[in-house]
Amino acid sequence: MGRAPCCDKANVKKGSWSPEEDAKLKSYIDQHGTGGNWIALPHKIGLKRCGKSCRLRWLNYLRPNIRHGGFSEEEDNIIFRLYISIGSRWSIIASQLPGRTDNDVKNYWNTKLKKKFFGKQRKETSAADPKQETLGDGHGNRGATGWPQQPALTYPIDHVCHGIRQGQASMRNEHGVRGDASNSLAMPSTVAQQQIYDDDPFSLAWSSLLQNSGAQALLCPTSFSTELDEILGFNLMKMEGADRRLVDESDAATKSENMNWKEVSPFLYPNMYDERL
DNA sequence: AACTACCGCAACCGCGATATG
DNA sequence: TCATATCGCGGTTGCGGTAGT
Repeated sequence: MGRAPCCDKANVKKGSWSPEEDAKLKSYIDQHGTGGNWIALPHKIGLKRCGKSCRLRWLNYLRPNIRHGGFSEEEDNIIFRLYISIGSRWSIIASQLPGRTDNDVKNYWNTKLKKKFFGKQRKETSAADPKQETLGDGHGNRGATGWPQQPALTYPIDHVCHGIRQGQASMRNEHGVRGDASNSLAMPSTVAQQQIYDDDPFSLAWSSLLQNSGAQALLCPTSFSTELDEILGFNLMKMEGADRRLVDESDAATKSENMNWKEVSPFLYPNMYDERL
């Protein structure tokens, strides 16, 4: 037997939200909160919307202090590093960016950051090497085979993996309980981050890479567009599979959608944790 | 000017995790 | 302990706007 639908789909409005619907929802939540039950909420306020839809609208658009667009270089950097470290855990990544939603970060990554870091290279690639064209899926993505070696990434991967191990060890030691974004620690200052870059060859390399419009040349010697996962042959999930101990002993890393800064920072600034070996 | 392709974003969908009775 | 309800997440889709032809 299949799962029961969360709402009566035949009697629910779909598609874009009208200003009136937004006003109703916002006004009600401002006055009463969500009441801890999104499913019941639309009925209470007379909205012909699914509870899930209301929740999404609130979280991604109506909630106070939401910022749309205008991602800074620093935010790009954080997103990039976290993506490499933990993969597409958008809620975790977004939790480190005040005012950003997971949906925003996800869209931003898919539409802009990927291109920024790896370029829109399909045409260039096929021009450079027509054979490469046959390896993709038609959307600029690579198949599993035929990916050239990425010597420039060897150190960063090792470094990040090490950072994750350290981070998870730290989680295991300090965060036996589920994380909570509301307890997130303050982000390091820009000055502190710069200090990290200054001291760490890995950070320096990435810092310059991120600022370098020719980054794709470094990452992709043959200028071929791809998903990060495919480039690295790596993401946290896969890594966890390779070393189950890490997962078993630090469930927080796999379950928590609200990792705090202390938990995430090892992924962003691994060298800070090297000292604690 | 008309058509097409592409892009960015908002919203939807399905499923696993968690809470509750 | 189990069944059910709800939450929250990541992936995907669809629409409107814009650029290119």
